[in-house]
Amino acid sequence: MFDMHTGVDAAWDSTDMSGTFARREDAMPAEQAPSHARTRCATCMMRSICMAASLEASEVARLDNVVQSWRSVRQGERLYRAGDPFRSIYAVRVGSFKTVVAPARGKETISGFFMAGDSLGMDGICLETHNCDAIALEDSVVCVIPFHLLEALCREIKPLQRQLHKMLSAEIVRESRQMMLLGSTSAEQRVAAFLLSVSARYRERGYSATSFVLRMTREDIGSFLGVTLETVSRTLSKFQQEGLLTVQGKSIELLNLDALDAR
Amino acid sequence: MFDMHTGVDAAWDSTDMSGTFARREDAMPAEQAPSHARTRCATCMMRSICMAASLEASEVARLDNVVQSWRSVRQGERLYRAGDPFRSIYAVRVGSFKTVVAPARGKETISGFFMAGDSLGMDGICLETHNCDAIALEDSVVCVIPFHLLEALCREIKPLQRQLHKMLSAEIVRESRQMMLLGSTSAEQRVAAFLLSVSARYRERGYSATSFVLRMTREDIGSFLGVTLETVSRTLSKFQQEGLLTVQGKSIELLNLDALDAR
DNA sequence: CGTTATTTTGAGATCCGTCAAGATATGTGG
DNA sequence: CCACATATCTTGACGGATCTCAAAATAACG
Repeated sequence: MFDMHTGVDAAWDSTDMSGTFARREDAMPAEQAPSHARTRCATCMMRSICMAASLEASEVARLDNVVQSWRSVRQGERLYRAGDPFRSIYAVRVGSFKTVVAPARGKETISGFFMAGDSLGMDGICLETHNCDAIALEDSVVCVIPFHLLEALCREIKPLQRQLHKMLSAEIVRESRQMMLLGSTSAEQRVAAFLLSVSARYRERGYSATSFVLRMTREDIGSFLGVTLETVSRTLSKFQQEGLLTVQGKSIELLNLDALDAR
Repeated sequence: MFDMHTGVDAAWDSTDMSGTFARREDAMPAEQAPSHARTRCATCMMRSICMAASLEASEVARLDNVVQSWRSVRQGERLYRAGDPFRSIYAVRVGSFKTVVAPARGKETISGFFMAGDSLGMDGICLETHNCDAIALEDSVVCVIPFHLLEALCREIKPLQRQLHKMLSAEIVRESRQMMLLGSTSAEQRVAAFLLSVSARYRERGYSATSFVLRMTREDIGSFLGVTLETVSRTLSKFQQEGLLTVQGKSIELLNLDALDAR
């Protein structure tokens, strides 16, 4: 059965970092670095769905100069917290995250899940302060993209500007879909939609769309979907009884995507 | 009691359009136009919460060249529809709108309400196609902002670029809040939060925060909040019985903001 | 291997949706 | 300006989907 760690390791090995997480400029001066080390975005497997999408090689190289560091975040640790000053956005290179919003009153809520290739932190731009916690669901690595540098480059490279705007807009559309899900569907429909969404995102990344491991708990899923963890569990059991899928703890095998979609 | 039309007319009268809705460049050549007509953003009452926020006078003037037309939309008419090609974003100058998302299956949902000073259509950037309908809740006027021109100007004016990014990010945060509301609060809390949100937006615009007219139906509110129109109605009645507010059809008077917030 | 976190499943309670009817508001044409 | 038609809103009664509480089973982890 597919394990997300496989994908993680593959992505990792595609780089030239050889197991070193933190990347320091002084350890790799431009003069000495081999050319493929100067085009790290160019060798990244997530290139096609990341910031570098639709850029030409020379432009990717300039973007590389902006992405000056990586950061590794261990499972359960926070990439940033609500209230932290906003300085950078982050592209998930390896692993996955959840974002948690804690309102003044009321219980905290999962506002999103992010896997390799997704971008995090764009909520911080408007108030120059992050407004949620980003927590690693497994040991992860992100590209750190200082926002003022990215903005400067966007003023020079039109396709990059367009790409940033599309990413921001895509986040708006994604959340608007989630709002609709939360506002007008049954628990069964929410769980089905969630599984299909995860499935589609694995497919986009070249992994199996029918067989995967969920990195988050039932409680996380419930919080994200606006139902209780018991309802998530019961719904998965029901889907299994109906032959729509096989569930074994966090391992999921989807047996009938169309039937799930029909919910 | 406060009537939104009062505000509408005030905003309208602050312009030099003298009742002419459609604005045509040929009717007002730069040479003949008085200087205050060349700085239409500069005289707009919504300037401080719109695209022009934090710009200097000379920059506002350049933005004005991008905002080449207005468009009037009668109550119930659509500013754009889901599937329309995306070309412009819109700033509400007069009136108000709702946006409606119609999923492949399932019933359509109100995804947002927009009043004077708010911007619409940013959801269209990512797929270059609008993904919802924008419907006028009353006779309204919007500034049409061709997006490719705005992008070009953002590459030249750093504060404008920053402002656009903040607006996009603010939309993300707004929707993320709405997701939390839909996912983890009771019907009462949703209605209370909705009223407080409307109240705050009127206050921002210089109107009464405690006395206003809702431009949308109970059904619209219910759809936006993920509850039925009956639940909205019952909740308003209950709040009235408890002395938190007075409700007379669409006219609302909030009597105890703190108690509403405590829900 | 023991401890803790997570998941499953059940039973009862409740919030809210559904259906229905009447009341009020809005708009239209004479 | 009135009368009618239509849209919107209010209120009630009932049922059901989902929550809450509880306990046992399974998995994760040091």
